[in-house]
Amino acid sequence: MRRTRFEDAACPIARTTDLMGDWWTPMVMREAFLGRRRFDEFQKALTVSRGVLAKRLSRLVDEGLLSTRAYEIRPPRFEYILTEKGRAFYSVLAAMWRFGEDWLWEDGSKPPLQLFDRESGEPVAPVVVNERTGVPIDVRQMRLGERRKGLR
Amino acid sequence: MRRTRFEDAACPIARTTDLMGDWWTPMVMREAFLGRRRFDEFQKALTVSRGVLAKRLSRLVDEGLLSTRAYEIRPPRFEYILTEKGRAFYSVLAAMWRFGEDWLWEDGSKPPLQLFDRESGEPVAPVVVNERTGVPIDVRQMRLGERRKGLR
DNA sequence: GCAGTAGGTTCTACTTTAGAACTCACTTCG
DNA sequence: CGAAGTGAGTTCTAAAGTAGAACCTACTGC
Repeated sequence: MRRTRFEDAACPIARTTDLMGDWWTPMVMREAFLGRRRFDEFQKALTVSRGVLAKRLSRLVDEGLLSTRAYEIRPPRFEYILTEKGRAFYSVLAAMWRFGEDWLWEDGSKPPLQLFDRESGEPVAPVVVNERTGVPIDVRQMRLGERRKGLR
Repeated sequence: MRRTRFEDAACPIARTTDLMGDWWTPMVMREAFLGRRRFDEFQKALTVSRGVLAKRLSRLVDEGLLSTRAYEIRPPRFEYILTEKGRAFYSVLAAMWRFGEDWLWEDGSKPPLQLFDRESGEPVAPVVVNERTGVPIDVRQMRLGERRKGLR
């Protein structure tokens, strides 16, 4: 049967899952962040099937994370460029990066890659904090409730 | 064909994707964070098929995000409890929450639910920052490189 | 003793994914 | 100038994955 969709769920986690839950989608976004723009660049970097890649790219365009820009008229050729919404998605990947780095390399090893700040050259470790206080988020401190008006 | 696995990829994002990329998995974890522990609690909260739920729970146990605790011997009955690794995963969900809240509710509306700090009662907005500097992460500031030894 | 409950497992039908082959409109190479 | 190459897909088939319902097992409570 058709996979259950979460796009209209009341929960932001569910909606985000619906968007990124297609297999390969987070990797396509990762490559977009690394500067890939053309179909074959993505395809070679990911070794994903062309059929799946075409579907993923077109969904990401539909959802507004990527936009197309023609760089050639005949035959029509497009580049896939990150939109502002697409760039905002980076924070999700950064959180995934940190979790993977901390928990998915067993026996004390570390991934061969690392994030660096482009300006200072320093390594970057992403953390999820409470925007108001700057304190790292801990589940046990959280409660879910109905939205209250007038509070940001 | 079998879905391409990313569990051995060199990239932490890919490994995290492999873990959470099964349909329903992020929702199962969300419910775990909300305090669900028993099979039927999850099932009723999620209206997921029992077959899929059983698979997801057992994978999450295998991967060490959940652990089982017997609360009854005969017949054997288990609760699914978050491990430390499982709790760490919350930061990924928090980043997804924030992205969904900011970008997946069109026309200026907001989700009906909100996160609150359990102690202060204040609303919480998760942000992903650079741990070292506390500055929110911006893609354009990032570079990926080989890991350098001796730097944390 | 009989219905109900908790926690699964099994079954079938349908959807997604993977991988390869094919198309189309140029470009470049010999 | 014809032949091979390139970029960006589309189409095809087979194998996994997902959904929903039905079934099973071992109690519990009435």
